[in-house]
Amino acid sequence: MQIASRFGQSVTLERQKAVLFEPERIVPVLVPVAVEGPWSYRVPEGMDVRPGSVVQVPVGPRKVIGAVWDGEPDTSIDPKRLRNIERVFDVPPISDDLRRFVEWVANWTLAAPGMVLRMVLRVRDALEPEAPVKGIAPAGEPPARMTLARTRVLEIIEDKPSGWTKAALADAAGVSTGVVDGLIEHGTLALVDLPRKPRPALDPDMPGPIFTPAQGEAAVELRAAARDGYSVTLIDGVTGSGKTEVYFEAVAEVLRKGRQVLVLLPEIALTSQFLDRFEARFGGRPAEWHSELSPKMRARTWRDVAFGEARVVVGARSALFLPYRDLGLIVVDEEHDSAFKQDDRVPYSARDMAVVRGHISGFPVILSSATPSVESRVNSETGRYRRVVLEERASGAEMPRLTAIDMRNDGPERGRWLAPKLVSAMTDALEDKAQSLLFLNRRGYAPLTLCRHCGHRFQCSNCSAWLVEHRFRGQLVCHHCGHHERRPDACPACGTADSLVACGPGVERIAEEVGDLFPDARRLVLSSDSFSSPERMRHELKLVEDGEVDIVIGTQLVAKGHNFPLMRLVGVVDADLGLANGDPRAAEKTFQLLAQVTGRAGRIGGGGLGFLQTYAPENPVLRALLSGDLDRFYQEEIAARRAAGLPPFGRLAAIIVSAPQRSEAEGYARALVRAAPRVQDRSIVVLGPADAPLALVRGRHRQRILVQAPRGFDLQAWLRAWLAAAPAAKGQLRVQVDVDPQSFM
DNA sequence: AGCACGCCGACT
DNA sequence: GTCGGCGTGCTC
Repeated sequence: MQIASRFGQSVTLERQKAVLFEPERIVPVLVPVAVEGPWSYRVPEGMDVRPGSVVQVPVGPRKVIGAVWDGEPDTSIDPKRLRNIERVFDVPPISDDLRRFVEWVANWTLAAPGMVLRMVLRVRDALEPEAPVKGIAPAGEPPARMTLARTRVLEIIEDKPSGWTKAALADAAGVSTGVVDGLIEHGTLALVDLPRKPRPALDPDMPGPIFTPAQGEAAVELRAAARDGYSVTLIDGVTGSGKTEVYFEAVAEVLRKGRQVLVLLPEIALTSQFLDRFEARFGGRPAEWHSELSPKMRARTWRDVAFGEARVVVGARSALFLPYRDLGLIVVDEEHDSAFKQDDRVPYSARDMAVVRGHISGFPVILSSATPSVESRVNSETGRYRRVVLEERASGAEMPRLTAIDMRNDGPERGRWLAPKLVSAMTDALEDKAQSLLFLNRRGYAPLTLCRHCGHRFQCSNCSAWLVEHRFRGQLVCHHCGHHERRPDACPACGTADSLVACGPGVERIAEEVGDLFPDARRLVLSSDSFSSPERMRHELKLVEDGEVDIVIGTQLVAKGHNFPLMRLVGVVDADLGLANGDPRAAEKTFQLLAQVTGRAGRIGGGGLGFLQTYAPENPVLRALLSGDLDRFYQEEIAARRAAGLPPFGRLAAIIVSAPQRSEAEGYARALVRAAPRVQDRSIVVLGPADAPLALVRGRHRQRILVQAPRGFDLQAWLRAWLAAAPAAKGQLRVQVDVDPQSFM
């Protein structure tokens, strides 16, 4: 006789009897608590667990979800303190591979393993079977007293006897649900459990698109990789080269083997455009995983992934921690995107951890980007990754022609931000009924407001950053902490009325200028401020896609995830923005952003134009972009990184010191920098405190210190020891390790 | 006095 | 990560 469950955790009665006479069993359980390793729990009589079993255990007064872990339980603990496992959930145990992955990520990120496991088990609802939807089915004779309404209901259900919900049936018959209830009461109809609607079948053999010869070759390589075990392939192809359709061929190949596929996208790129393309290739939609999912959908998807019913998951970075039954491929699209990095709690890079997961489980990983990260480019050049290059747009259109506008000579008049050359090109585009995009990575109207009379500058009372004026809202907003106040009419310092001036442009101000220059053009601001909801955002993106807008003024939102087929002209209002901060990746990030945003021009039909307004046209990033030789940027950046020992030639960690006061955080950071061993032979170099990001998070100031170490040095071990030896720092230190884990495998 | 807040240690 | 205990400081 079997008791419980389909997952081999069943016990026969005979075995259960035997268990009664066995000595008590103590097992390690990883709990979602920030401690070094698993804790020990007793297994009650008759309960069968094994490594990976998902269990409920008590921690203090709480009940938490954890997983039985590997190895011997900690025996140093007083047996009297041991408590029982309360419950085993009827879901597949966490696989050996996923447990190893959790350990690996914990070790790499210096996070507690339980905190990493928490990312796997976060979906409490998924651990209980989903309650079936109640439906209506015929069950007996019609009642003696028939009415017109009852007849209609019975006619309809006779026509199609299954699959009705109460509301749908009543609606179809044009009656109220009370009529159906009445028929249930008479036994004519009955409530039954409806079978769950299955996931759409995905067909890997549907005819794909017609490939260019270059795409065809790339597809052959990817299919070959997909048939094999672990490898990493970088698809490096210009915007519009059809990378997605090419990696779909690898997805198809893995589907044919009956294994699961994960496609990771930056959150913002999870648009219906992508899902439509997927459906066109595979005849059905994939399972989705992102922050917008309802708890119910989240639970359903988690279970479908665990039971192997979801064949393809398209998701944001957290989809990496789902408990796949048989994962056979991960694709990381837009692999350079910083949205794959999680900064809080467990600080991980989903792109790098995808490679780790592939390595542990022995399946291929595909990275895709028009502007790959420097790390991935280096790894492909050293042969650690394979590289597939797509140099031409699939449509045959030429890449946009880029021109620098030197603002020192050709800039606009005072108080204006758009140079005459750019305005004239926009005029041409308007006349040709083509769309223009003005890109400025700065929300709001003006980044700084000051008093013309006394020089007072508006600062955030929490974090001392400048307050950004948002003129549409009539407010001054802190972009660090979200603090906002009404924009006053008089200066709060000297009391002078009408003395406040806005300094510098934001997208709202550019939109104002566009309104002055082109009063008849239909213009639209696209920034995270302009959408109250995701639906609103989709709606506005659609307007642009359909040509209902002539001029788009946008922040980095327009660089990512969404294609605008009618866009001909792109004007970068400030191409120098972002190049001059303390971030070691500033050049790379600016290069990627500008390449992506200018790549929006002329995707279909060609004839694209791009203008870069700059005060520093000799900057290497701009020179590479203007020459159209993107490789040039990589070669220069790689040489510079190699010389400086920065990733991927060395490793980087950020130590974040946080304190309630800014001065405190700074003082503490200085003390840490002094205390750190400054070893002249470069075994450790402390670069910081980095002057750049001084952010405020929930009332606490943060100061970032960058720590750099050459390849081969065990940065994790050093940091661990350092943190342990800094007791005064408790709660004030957080460490982010930001490096290329491939160097460890 | 009552309570809000922050710090700290325990949690198997 | 979460909770409870405890001290501080403030109060329609």
